Amino acid sequence: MTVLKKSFYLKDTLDVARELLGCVLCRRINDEILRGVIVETEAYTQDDPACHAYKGITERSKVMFEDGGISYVYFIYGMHYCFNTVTEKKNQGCAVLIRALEPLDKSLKTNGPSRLCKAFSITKELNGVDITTNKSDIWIEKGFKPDNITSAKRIGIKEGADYMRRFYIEGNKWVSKK
DNA sequence: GATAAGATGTTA
DNA sequence: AACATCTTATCA
Repeated sequence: MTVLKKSFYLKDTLDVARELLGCVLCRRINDEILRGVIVETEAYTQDDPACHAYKGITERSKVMFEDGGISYVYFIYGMHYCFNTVTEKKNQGCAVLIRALEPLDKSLKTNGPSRLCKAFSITKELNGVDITTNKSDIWIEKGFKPDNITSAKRIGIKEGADYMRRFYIEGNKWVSKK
């Protein structure tokens, strides 16, 4: 399988969010590799009030201002991690939240942004790592191109709630909500 | 230094 | 519908 190159991420965030559907998230744990097909994403751009980078560079959001092609992992609600891919060029402050996977190899619970992090052991340790090489402990490979992508309102936010920036594969049973 | 709220998931 | 439970951002 082909690892998605840096150039894949240096594009419009909404396009990356759509194109990530059908791609395969890979996570190395010791010598084992877990895989899951991305079936649900959300796009966050710097000009979006719901985006962590909306108010500029902070200790948490700083990795979003790096060049695309790295991970952004944050901790929320005192117990949950969420995994994002940074997009666009340096200083753009954009990212795509991975909300759900369809697990391969194993029967894992990966329908939801925090459940997939738990299932794949994604923690703060993976914040800011290069995801464009399979020498890292996490990366994304090219998958198939879904022909039935739907857009909808994002979940769990207040500001910018009306933006249609959630994308998922219509009918896939691993998508987080109905 | 203190405090309020949060891109959630589980349990009741 | 409540709760678990802690980081980040904001304000003093």
